[in-house]
Amino acid sequence: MQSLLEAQKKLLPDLLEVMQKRYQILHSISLMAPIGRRALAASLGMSERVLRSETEFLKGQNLLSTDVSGMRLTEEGQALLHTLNDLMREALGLKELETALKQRLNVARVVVVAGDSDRSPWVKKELGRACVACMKEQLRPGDIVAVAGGTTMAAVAEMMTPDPKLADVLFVPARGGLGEDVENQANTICAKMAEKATGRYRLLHVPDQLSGEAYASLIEEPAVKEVLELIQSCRMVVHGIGEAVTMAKRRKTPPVEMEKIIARHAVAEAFGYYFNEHGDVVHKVKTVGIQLENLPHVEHVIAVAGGASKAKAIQAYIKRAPHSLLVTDEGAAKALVGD
Amino acid sequence: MQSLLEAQKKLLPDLLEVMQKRYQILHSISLMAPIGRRALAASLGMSERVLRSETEFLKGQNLLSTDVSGMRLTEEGQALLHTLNDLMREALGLKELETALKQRLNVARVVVVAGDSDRSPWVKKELGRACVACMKEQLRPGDIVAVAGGTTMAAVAEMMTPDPKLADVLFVPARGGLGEDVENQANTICAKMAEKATGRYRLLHVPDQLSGEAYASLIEEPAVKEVLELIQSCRMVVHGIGEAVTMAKRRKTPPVEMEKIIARHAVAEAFGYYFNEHGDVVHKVKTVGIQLENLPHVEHVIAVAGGASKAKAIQAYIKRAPHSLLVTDEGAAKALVGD
DNA sequence: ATCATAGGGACATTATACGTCCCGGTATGA
DNA sequence: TCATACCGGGACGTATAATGTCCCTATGAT
Repeated sequence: MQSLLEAQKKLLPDLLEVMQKRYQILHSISLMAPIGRRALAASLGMSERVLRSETEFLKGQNLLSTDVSGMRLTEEGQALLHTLNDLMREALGLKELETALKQRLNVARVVVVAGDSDRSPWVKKELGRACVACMKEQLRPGDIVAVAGGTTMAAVAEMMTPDPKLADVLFVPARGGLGEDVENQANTICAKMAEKATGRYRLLHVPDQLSGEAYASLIEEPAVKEVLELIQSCRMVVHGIGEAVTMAKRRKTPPVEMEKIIARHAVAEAFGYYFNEHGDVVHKVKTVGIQLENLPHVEHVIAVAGGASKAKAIQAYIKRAPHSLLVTDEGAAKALVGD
Repeated sequence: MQSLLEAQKKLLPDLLEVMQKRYQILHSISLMAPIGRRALAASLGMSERVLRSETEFLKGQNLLSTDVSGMRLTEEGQALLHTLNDLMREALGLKELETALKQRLNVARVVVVAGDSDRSPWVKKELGRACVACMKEQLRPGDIVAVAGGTTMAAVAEMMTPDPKLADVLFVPARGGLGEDVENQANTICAKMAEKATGRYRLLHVPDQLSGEAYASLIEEPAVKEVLELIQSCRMVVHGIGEAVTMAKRRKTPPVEMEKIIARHAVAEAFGYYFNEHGDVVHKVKTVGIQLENLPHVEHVIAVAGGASKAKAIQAYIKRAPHSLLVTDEGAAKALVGD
């Protein structure tokens, strides 16, 4: 199979391009269905007319159907997408990117999905889908999964689906509040992910701001303490990676801390920790749950982040977590191997 | 891999066509290099302009190079062609056809080449090439090969090339004259094949029409007798298969015999024998050389025939020669497994 | 010297792809 | 209930690419 694609690349690169284009269209439709021509064309960055030609063709091939609400894949289309998944990843050079990144970042494993989250919003969904696939690959029934917050993690939760391998898996938030809006909080995402997986979940009900005494007494509360112990015994942590300043702003970080973050040249953020470009911790939000020191003792750590704009953040953070599995996208990956 | 190709064909229905076209071009160039556009276009049966577009493309891919003497493959092109050889056979389903035909016809071995001799003239060359490859596979230095006549056998002779395995091989005509034009006579083809292989040959100089006494005295001629003994001791017979009526007409068969052939529903012809659809001999041209009864005692028998129009003839004849190796083409093979 | 054959340039003629504009139908929400 | 936004699809003139046709010069064999 490998030689088939290699041979085809040499013999008919022009046709392979067309193939990739059509695959991408099917792929996008499967993620955004039902969707109309114009919206899809804008999303894929191609002219409406060429998209129309292609969708008419694909319709003729019985790969997608149209109705008044828009286009969606037929069963045949879904099946095709599935069989071509691996081939297209190779055709797009994603596998090459994965091995290149793995060496470059010195990280345990890398998964790269097509596209750039910065430019195409649906790529985040694809990141989510890939992350979910990785989770299912590594989880066993009865495991505990600690889930962090952020927009990317929200996409992961959104793409979660039930699976026999996830039977009896317990989802918990990785850490307490970090100042996020409710839709990006670990609690919310944890609950959503569990619901989508038809799994169980436990939440951490703690306020964002914690004085020293309140902290001490809160973690002794039975309801909190039990969850914290569950978190400590988790077999997997899944979290996003953000740009330090962007994250700090989104979380309405107090000016004094903000200055600290900027002064110490923080570039990356993950579950409340801020890192400079060397991967040193320059600031941390004090809260309960998983701490950076705990990570090496967790069996599976999955970091999810995409978009060329996050390349520097990924590079910085991953130095601290070499045994992670990194799920990223083409945009970030190319930026990372490029310089 | 078959499922991958099926999937690709869904997205790109004419993928295989283009692939085959370019493969054919590379293939032909490798055989005829150095060769010019016009000659190649004529040989492939495509217009000069489209061939030009394709070769310009292939040149851009660094698969072939041009100079004043014509086009030839680059090393990269050679390598690609080599990997494509097997790939194309599988992609076109030829391997499947071979196993299907082998079962269906109950014959020792089947080789199927791409295309249909009836529709594309170059396919006969391919048949020839495949046949030559089979011959080289089975012959040992010093062997004697008996060669029959016909247009297909002429193509085999045309495609013969020297080879260490053919060292000291002696080529002889399988039978005496059958009424063919000179270019299709066993003698001519035998000589040509030997020349192409830089091997030795002996011919049978006997007239087509033979009365009883002449026959008896001729086979006692030392020059003739010696060749006849060589023929009897051959280790390989290579022959074509024809449609009975077509062959009879081409050989200007006397009306009385013609009627006999038609009346007895002959459908197949091979080295002067005519068979009905059950494989029974309904007529034979009386001449010297290999007889049908000798065939089972010959170690290697190769029958070469292609084109959908010859399907019935192949099916009928092969019943009489189950231990043959059949070299045929896609057109005939599909017709044979189809009904 | 001649002739056949080589690759490549030039250009008119298609066939195809594409941009653009429009229409009627159907959800959705004010 | 009506305005609105989005849906697929028809229509048509215009780019763009593929192809047929003809010609040129260089080179090697005879």
